[in-house]
Amino acid sequence: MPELPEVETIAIQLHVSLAGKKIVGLNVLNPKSFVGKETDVVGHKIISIHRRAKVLVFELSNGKFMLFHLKMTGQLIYVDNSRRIVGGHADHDWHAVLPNQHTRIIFDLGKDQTLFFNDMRKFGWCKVMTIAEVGEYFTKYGPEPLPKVDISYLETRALRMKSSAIKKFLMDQNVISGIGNIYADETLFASRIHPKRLVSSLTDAEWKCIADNAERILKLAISKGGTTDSDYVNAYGKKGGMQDYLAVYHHTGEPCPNKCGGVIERIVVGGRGTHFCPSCQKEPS
DNA sequence: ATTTATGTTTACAG
DNA sequence: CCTGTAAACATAAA
Repeated sequence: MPELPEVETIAIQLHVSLAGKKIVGLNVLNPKSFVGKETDVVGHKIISIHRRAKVLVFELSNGKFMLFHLKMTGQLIYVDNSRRIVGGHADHDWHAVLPNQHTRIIFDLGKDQTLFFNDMRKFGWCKVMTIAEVGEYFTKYGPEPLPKVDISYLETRALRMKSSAIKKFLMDQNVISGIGNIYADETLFASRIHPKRLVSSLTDAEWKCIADNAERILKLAISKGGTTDSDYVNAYGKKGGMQDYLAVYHHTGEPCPNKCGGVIERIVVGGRGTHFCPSCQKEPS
């Protein structure tokens, strides 16, 4: 589930395995998944990998950058003789034989080392950009939620989007980068704020609460490796740890973890499935 | 056998 | 400027 903590985890883990390695071959199985020229990447080393928003940024030795957006179902899987390091959407491809029917791009790193880009629904992409294009691309994104977003920035921004539901606002990448459906629900539950509350109705204290909880939950998720799994080829069942800490996401029908007596409900906000406790998170009047 | 939901973002209609 | 919907696509669950 690639939101900020998952993409961060993938970036850290792939950096360790891939930094310094040269791309010796490229095989694009789905042309729409790769935007760029083969000569942009083949023959060049991977200098570093980092994250911005929900995007992975590979810096190459020729001064170009390779950006990956995993969207809903993208995965990056590194395989060598002894290890398999994976990140992204959690499905059986994590342990399946590679390449398979969902493999869209294969990067040959030589010496039996391979990086696979798998993406079941083909929404994700890999694009080669110059430094100028990278800068341009990210200008549209809002600030990172780590470290904590400035409260007055949020309030100023909310002034222009008065009638936006707070959940939609939190997931808007132009406002803040990296928060998706899961962490928006979790942040609002921890803040005891109903996801449909209009941003114009939020108090200073509530904005502070949101920024604090977003920071705390995202940090926790990163420390748990998000929902990303990293292990050896044969080791099934070793999941990233954040699932165990989710209070409301995909907990529809279960009792509220605050033991308030409420039951977690699922509604739709901004077109997305939304989970909350109707007792802890009061409906806007 | 159909319909519905899915972690994301963009384009477009109103 | 704003908001809501569909669409890019495949699969599992209902």
